[in-house]
Amino acid sequence: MHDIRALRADPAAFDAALARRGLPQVASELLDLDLARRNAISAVEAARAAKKQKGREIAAAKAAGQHEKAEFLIAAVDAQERVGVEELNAVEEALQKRLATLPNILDGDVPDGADEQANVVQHVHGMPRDFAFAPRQHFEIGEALGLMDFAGAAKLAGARFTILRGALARLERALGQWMLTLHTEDHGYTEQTVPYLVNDATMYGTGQLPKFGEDLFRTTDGRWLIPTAEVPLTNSVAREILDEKALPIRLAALTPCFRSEAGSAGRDTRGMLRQHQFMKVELVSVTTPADSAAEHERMTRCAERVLTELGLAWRRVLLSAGDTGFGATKTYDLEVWLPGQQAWREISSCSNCGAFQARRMDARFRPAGAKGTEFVHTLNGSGVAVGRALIAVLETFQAADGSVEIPPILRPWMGGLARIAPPA
RNA sequence: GGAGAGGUGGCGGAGUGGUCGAUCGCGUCGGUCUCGAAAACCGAAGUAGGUGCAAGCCUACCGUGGGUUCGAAUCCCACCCUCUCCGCCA
Repeated sequence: MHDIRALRADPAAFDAALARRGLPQVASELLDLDLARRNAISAVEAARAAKKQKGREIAAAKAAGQHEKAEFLIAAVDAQERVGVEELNAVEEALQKRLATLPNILDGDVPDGADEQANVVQHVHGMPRDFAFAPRQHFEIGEALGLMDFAGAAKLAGARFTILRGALARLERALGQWMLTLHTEDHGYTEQTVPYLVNDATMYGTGQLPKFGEDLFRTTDGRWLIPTAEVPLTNSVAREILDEKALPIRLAALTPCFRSEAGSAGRDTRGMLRQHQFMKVELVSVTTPADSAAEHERMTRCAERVLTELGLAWRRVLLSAGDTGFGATKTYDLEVWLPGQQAWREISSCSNCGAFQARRMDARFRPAGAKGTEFVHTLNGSGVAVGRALIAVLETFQAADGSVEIPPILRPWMGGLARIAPPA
């Protein structure tokens, strides 16, 4: 959501900012709506003030026992307020609808470009391993181990689901537990368990609605399955006014994520790279505007540490204008090297949303020593996607014999297991 | 699922048709007093929107949305949420 006053102050800058995302100019249209809205407000408020005054006179007349005068005054009341309210509601709704579908203004650091081609690789950590054999993809490894079952999942639920068994199921659990513990014990995040089903207002707050409902699963009673824990974590401050000294708020959760993948038919159909359901550790920060840029760097480093400690090869990518998501001012993707696929694949995405979500949620704070309130800044990042981390571990630490070495950091979480061996 | 009670400012809690943005208490902030503190006393203080150079003025907000009325925190309807009891259940 945008600040209409900022747009009013500099409409050309607003249009220029949207142009970076390849969107047409809208400022003059919005300003027309805004003017109509403000005129309607003035008219309605004037009518209300007149009505209130008349009400006071009627009350005074009745109190004085002047019933005839009161009747006379009642007869003279007109209904112009009602007409004005209808006009106001119409124009207000039109403006809100228009504003709600416009993406966030990009940070100045974000490189121009229409798509991922223009993304900028900022940092590479670790070398893609050399293999003395042709590394296999994760689903080949998992199926050969007899611990990853796509046909079985399809029987239960259809495409884009996976059953993990035995050591692989344990590995998924170990990854999630270890990551969450790392962020809570070492990085200052507070663990949360949150609803996986949320209402319309919550989805609107973080920007999934009204525009991206088709990416979500809807329940029969009108709720939505969360596509990421960003949604419930971030909305925990909705409609709150926080003390500045309560900031930053750092929250973490390990949850399943549900995505309809409506637009990705035919993409990544093999394996568990793109599923309707996957586990993810999510990090969310709520900060002052002054602190959000530094918090974004910090959060990204927290996610990077996960990959480093697992011994994976990864790189940090600054997304270009065209690739940056709807609610973000700036996004870093972390990509991990998948030897089986011979490709870098996204495993984390860390975004600073500025005040965009805060305005939608009405999440504010009281600046210390100052009058009034300000919108907070919100950030979210995966720390990291558990399913994809599992894939990366399998492909990176596979051996020629089909076994997979467990990264040392995970072994305590695996009951000491050092290697997952294929069936004899 | 059934029956009942209730949702008012940071908290507690009045207020059942008229000048109520709302009595009062607690808490908070400022001051007086004090060597300092406590107590006591005095005072201040919601959020958002519109308008104005400004001082200010105006409007809205008593769970949410409708309705009745000249006028709604108060009456009516729907919904949401909380609590109690019963039933069911992990």
